[in-house]
Amino acid sequence: MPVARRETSDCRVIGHVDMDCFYVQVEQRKEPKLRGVPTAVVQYNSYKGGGLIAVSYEARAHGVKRSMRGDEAKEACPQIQLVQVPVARGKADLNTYRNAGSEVVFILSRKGRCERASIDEVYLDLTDAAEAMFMETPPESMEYIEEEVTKSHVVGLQCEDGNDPKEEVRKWLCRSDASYQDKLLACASFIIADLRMQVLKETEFTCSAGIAHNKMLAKLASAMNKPAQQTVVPHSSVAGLLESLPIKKMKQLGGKLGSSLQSDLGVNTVGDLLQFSEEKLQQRYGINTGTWLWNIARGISGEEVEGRLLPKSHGSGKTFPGPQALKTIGSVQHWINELCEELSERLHSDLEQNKRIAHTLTLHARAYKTGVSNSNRKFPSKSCPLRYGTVKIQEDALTLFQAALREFMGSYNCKTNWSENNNWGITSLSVSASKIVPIPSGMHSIVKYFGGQSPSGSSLNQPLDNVINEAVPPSSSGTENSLGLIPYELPVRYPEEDTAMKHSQDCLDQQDLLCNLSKKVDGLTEESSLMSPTGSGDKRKQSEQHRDSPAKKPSVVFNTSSLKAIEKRKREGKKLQGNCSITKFFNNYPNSRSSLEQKNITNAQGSQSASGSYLTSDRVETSGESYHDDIHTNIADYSAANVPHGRQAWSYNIDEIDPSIIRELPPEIQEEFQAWLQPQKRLNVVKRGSSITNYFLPNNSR
DNA sequence: ACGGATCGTACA
DNA sequence: TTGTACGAT
Repeated sequence: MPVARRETSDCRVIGHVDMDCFYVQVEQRKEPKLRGVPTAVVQYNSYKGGGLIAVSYEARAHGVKRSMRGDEAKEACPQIQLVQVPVARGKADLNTYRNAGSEVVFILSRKGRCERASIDEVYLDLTDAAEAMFMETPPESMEYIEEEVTKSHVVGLQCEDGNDPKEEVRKWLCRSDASYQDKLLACASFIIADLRMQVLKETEFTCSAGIAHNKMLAKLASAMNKPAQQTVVPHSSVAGLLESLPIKKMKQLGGKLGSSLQSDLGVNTVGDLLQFSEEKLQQRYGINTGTWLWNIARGISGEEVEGRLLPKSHGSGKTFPGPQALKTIGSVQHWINELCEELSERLHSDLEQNKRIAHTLTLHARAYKTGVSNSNRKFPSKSCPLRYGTVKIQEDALTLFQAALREFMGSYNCKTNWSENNNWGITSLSVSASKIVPIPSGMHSIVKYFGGQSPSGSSLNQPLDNVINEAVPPSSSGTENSLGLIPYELPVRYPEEDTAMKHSQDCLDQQDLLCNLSKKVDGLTEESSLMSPTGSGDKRKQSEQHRDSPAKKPSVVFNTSSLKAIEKRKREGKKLQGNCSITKFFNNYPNSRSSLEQKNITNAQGSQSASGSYLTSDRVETSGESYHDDIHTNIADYSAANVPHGRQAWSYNIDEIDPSIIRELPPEIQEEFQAWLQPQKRLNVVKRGSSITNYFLPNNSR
């Protein structure tokens, strides 16, 4: 439960942006024939036509709802188009939607602090931007107003019969006698409308938005007029809005707490909450939740927009309902391997693109037990330090599973053949990686070096598997890393280290080891630099790079495929500049394929083949008020600094490198090093080719 | 046979 | 810190 901070003033301007039926839009962009027709996205076709996870507004008009089965949807709307979620490794693969979400966040982060709330939702703190606009061009002084803004909705604004609602909205936005706070909200409405246009032009996605003086109200507002519209909540309208709002509509109150308020306190609307004293609510729901409830009843919410563009954890999971339940260790191991492979791939992408390392691996499962008395006991979740490398993650996850299963079965009769006996069944499995922290900037070169290769599974990534590798899962054999290397003194200093890496010793050890090996490996490349056209001429020191960018200037690195898609659409968008209405936008897109649409298909395929992530070097810097954290800022600045291609130059003497390090590696790893170096170069060359070359790159999916 | 796959937070 | 419960989409 979020804790409202009383000391925070409500003189802020917050926006909430919500993509409209996002997965559907992603599929419609890929297949423009689906535009304008009832469409839904389903996963798992086999059972009753699969489960719907996104429904277009045309389909909603026919009564189709999320959580329906594909068959039901067909029943309600026979002409509905059902698109399947991509499948990889026998499970749903949401990567295309994640990447599409990144495109949007990238654009929205231009105008202020930006928090990625979910794959398709973003909060923006527009206070500064709105104040700046007010100083420069206050709304009452504006002579021309873009049409899109006039289609905003203003909560509580009365529109008498016969009046043009657009004109009423324009008058409200430009009212000279409005309060300062409402004028800021008006400014933010202009800014958000502009951002939404940018999103549309550069991604072809529509979204809805809410503008208010805190997150809670902005979120509420963004859902009030969908799709492709925006809603602003003036200060004077807050009480009236909340008074009749059903309590369950409020974020965080859609579940048991909301039900309890209804049944135990007779609270049906947010307004009903006003009768209760803060003490009463605290006594009933605890100190924090009580205060939080008291505040939201008054439209008060002190939650800050966090300034975080990346997810805090990655997970991969699958359910095995009913008959599909897993009953042998072998089948469990198979699925754990699949899930871990996906997770590992995403961890490598995160490392390469965002310079972050995850530190905890967790395994969750659901299970049933037959026959025995306490048959519906919870299957415990287990976690351990995360070691990078697909195989390591797979092994550790299996170990975690076995520990949990032992606990689940009880320690008594598990002595015999507990593993292969049929009195248990696993109905869901998931693995996740959390505690993801940025790595010190001094480490970036090794990431760049290792990061450019294809992800999990292949032997190509084995070197990295063993580089970041110190922590040991429960009941594992030893504490030495698999290379048998002893970390020694770091060649460079990391000022951020104290703050960023003080969680646990194993973090530091990982950094040491990573640096240690990277140094050696770099020596190897240096010797074989004939093959490396990417040898960096950029010998600037870190301090010089920092001088280039202000300390508080945040920058973010995005995945290459997303960026390419954005840049491409941006160019195309220039041709459409004259059209400033979101609802009119798609009138430029006939149902048959235009040349633009054809390009989009190309883009989509390019993205897919690039998702394997051997395209590493194209990075883009974006700025705005973002990270509140110095470490983030430093890291981001560094990673976005001018490093055109290939690895970063090293700041220490090559002669100091001990060449014997390679011989210390296990023989098979040595071989993999060599095997790995070759395709690395080849891919880098291909990467710089045209998009046509890209088009023919081998697909990375299995 | 549960809307599934993922995320996030508060709390013990 | 780990593990659980809950909530959202």
